[in-house]
Amino acid sequence: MVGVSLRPAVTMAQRKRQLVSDELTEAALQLMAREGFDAVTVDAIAAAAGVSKRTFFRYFASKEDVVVRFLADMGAGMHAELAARPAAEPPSTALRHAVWVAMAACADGAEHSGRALRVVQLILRTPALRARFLEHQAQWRDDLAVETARRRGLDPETDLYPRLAAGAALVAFDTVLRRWSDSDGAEDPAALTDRAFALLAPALDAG
Amino acid sequence: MVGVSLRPAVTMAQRKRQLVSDELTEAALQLMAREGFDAVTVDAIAAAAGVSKRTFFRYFASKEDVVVRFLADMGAGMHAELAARPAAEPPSTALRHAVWVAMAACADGAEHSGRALRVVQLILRTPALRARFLEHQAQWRDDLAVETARRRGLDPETDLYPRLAAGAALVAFDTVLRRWSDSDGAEDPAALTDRAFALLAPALDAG
DNA sequence: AGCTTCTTGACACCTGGTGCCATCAACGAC
DNA sequence: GTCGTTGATGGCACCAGGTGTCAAGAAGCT
Repeated sequence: MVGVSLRPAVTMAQRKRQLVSDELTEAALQLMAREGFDAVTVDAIAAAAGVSKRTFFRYFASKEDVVVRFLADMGAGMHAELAARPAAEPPSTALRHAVWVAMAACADGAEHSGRALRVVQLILRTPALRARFLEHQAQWRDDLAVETARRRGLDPETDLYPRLAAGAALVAFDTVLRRWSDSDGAEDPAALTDRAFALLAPALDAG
Repeated sequence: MVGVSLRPAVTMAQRKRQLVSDELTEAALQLMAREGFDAVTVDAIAAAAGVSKRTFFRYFASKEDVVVRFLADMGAGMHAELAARPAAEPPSTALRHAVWVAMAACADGAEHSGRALRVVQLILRTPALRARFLEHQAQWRDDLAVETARRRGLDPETDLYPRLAAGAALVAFDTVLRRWSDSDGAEDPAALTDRAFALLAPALDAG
């Protein structure tokens, strides 16, 4: 065994923090998968993780948050991918790649654990969680809209195109995600995404 | 004045029920417009309407409900309009008319009172209300999707088109509504709706 | 008048969520 | 090794949304 560094990059407290966060998440997902989101109280989650209710809320802003955290990065990933696509690329292609970043995050996580699939199904089937998910989507849409406007040199305040294009892309994402969830992961996300964007392309690339 | 019928179509209790509901709604909107959604407690609304908190929850399922009720009919209206459009009409036209039913409900209410506009602005600017609004939209999307599938003779379980088309129509609705709200009702909803559907038509009518 | 039905207010209760404070372990300086 | 600081924790009181229950009262019917 090699020795640990004298001045560890991550301190003891930071590692413990990560540990507690993981245990809380694990406990929450396990309980919710078994009894449903509403039937599981925060007290029960905290107890299962061996901490107090008060501590739970120091890690997660709400009971929904512990589930919806999984989606946090997807928005940033999509936005970054869109910004990185070549400017000459047609909008339908650029947006398809952006959406695929988010879908791939789900599909990859599902490959080796099925965890992502279960989380997505939990979200889509629980009204409170679906509402949070839709709020995230609305935010992503704003972000994709400003980026699309920038790419096309349009003014998002006067042109309808940026918001419509971003919205259409997220409708594709939502539709594909739902199909993937309803089929228990059987359908191929990549193929579904391609089909969805093929249908939307005439509008995205017009003008 | 003509006499009232001996066996009134609406009983005393029913009229009082409507009265209490109206007073609750009025009190809620007035307080929320002044102090914001979160700052107004259900107790305060009930007190302003002269009833108890318990009674409030006998009329509305939640604090959000008292505001979002305004949107309840729009979904049914859109669905009915879509079902009533001639079968030969291109999808973009049929969906545009369906969406216009919902937009018109907002625009008309705004003409003579400005009430609809204020409610829409309150909804779009309050996260909790916007989430509920998005949930309604998700439901409308399901309804429009099955109706679109029926019109085109498609299977909503295998074809992506119905859900994508319905989603695109609602993206148009959402975009127009937001523009209308952000401009304080200055922009013409009808013109915006036409522009939005003109952009989406190439995808909606393809194939 | 007497009976039924609907509505209401009051009360207790559960749960999500926050502010506050005392406590204890980890870390650094001497 | 000791001391002070920092950060995480737990417990507690508290607020607000929401529900079950029950007794009381008004409206309507016979």
